[in-house]
Amino acid sequence: MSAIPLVPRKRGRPLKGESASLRDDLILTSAKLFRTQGYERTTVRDIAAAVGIQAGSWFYHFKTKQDILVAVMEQGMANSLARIEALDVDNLPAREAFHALVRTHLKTMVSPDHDFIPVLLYEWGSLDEDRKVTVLKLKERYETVWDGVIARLHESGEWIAPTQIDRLMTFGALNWAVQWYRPNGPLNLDELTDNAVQFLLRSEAAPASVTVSAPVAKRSRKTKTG
Amino acid sequence: MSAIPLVPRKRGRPLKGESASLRDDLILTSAKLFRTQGYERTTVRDIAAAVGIQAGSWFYHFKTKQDILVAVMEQGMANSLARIEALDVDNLPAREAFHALVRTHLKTMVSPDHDFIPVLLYEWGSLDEDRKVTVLKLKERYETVWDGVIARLHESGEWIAPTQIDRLMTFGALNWAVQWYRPNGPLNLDELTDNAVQFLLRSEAAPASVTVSAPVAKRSRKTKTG
DNA sequence: CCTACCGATCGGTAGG
DNA sequence: CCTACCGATCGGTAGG
Repeated sequence: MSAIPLVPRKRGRPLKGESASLRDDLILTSAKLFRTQGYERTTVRDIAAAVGIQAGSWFYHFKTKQDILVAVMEQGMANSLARIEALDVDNLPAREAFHALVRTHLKTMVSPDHDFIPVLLYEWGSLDEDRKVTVLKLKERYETVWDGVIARLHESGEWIAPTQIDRLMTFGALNWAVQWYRPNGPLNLDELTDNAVQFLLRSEAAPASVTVSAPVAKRSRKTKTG
Repeated sequence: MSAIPLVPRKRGRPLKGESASLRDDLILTSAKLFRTQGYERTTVRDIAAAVGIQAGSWFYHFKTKQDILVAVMEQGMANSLARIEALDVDNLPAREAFHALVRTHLKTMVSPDHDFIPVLLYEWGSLDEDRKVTVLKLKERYETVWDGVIARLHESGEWIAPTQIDRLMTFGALNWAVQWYRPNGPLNLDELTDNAVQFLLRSEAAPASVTVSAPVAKRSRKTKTG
């Protein structure tokens, strides 16, 4: 109401440990809101409120709503890329390399607090055309890593005749997990990974600790056409 | 301006052959707009204009914007279900049955003028919770058909140890095609189907007419992390 | 199915 | 980072 602007912002959601910059906080919060509500349904006021500032103040940090959407996507993609490049996949046997890629990919997608990539995947259409370029470059580097490992799997005979379409299908299978996987459900990340790898590679070796198996239940929990 | 309501509506986009009811036209047009622009970015005015009526008149046919969204999803799911049940999958050998399912699934998703399922898949979050129920019931019937065929593939030894997760991954791989497949691109529907089936079943038999192969190109055309 | 219109919301700005 | 506020848009309604 009255003007007492010197009070430091009190956010509803304090960051654990080092409190990041407000800017980082805004990006993180936006990612979460964009994921759960969608970009269009999330208002600048929502973000501001969630972070504990006034709506008008928001525009001090970002010029437009699109700016924070790119920020989310870029940061998400940059982090994923960094994580996957850190695997140093070239020094692993093809199959282990693939397993590591799948695990990392699923992890960045599916963990709570990792809202960036889901936003990237499902709000891509909300991003203005000219802003897509930067993100696309990062994506290409990301895909290159996968292509390399798949090529090696092909050489070792573990992936018969991979086509361009195979990688697309692979990503599809994995990305879909966003729709149905629940972090606190019956499957943990490692089990999910084992299942995915087995599905994608159709190896003889059955995944280690899968209790969920059974020859296809009549129905699983409610999910989207999946 | 003045009240001359007897003039039949002149739409910008005439339907070919039998002109369907305005209501059907509205649903069809909404589906297309929802797919290309997203639900939230599509205004009631957009739909009205595309169909050649006034914004206010729109509400004569549908009470709320949500009403037309469910209509799109229900009709899409009902049609898909009908198509897939028409395959009479029980009277086909497991593998052929699976092939038919995949083809039909891809077709309803990927053909131009089949915007319903993409809307269902990618605007699910925009649908009010209480409206989801009807659509979910249709989905379950749809999934049951798949489960049956997968179970038979398991029996015939063509699908090793299918888990609940396998069907989810399968749908993921197929549904992702919405993101990258272009009807007028290098792959036609049959080639796409062959590729998908081979990917999903990892058979010895290579798909018939795949020119796109080659041991994983360094990059395909620009797509989303896929 | 049209006209006229409203109430609310929303992205964004000015000025401090 | 706040206050105050605007211009536009949007879903929806009234009344015919």
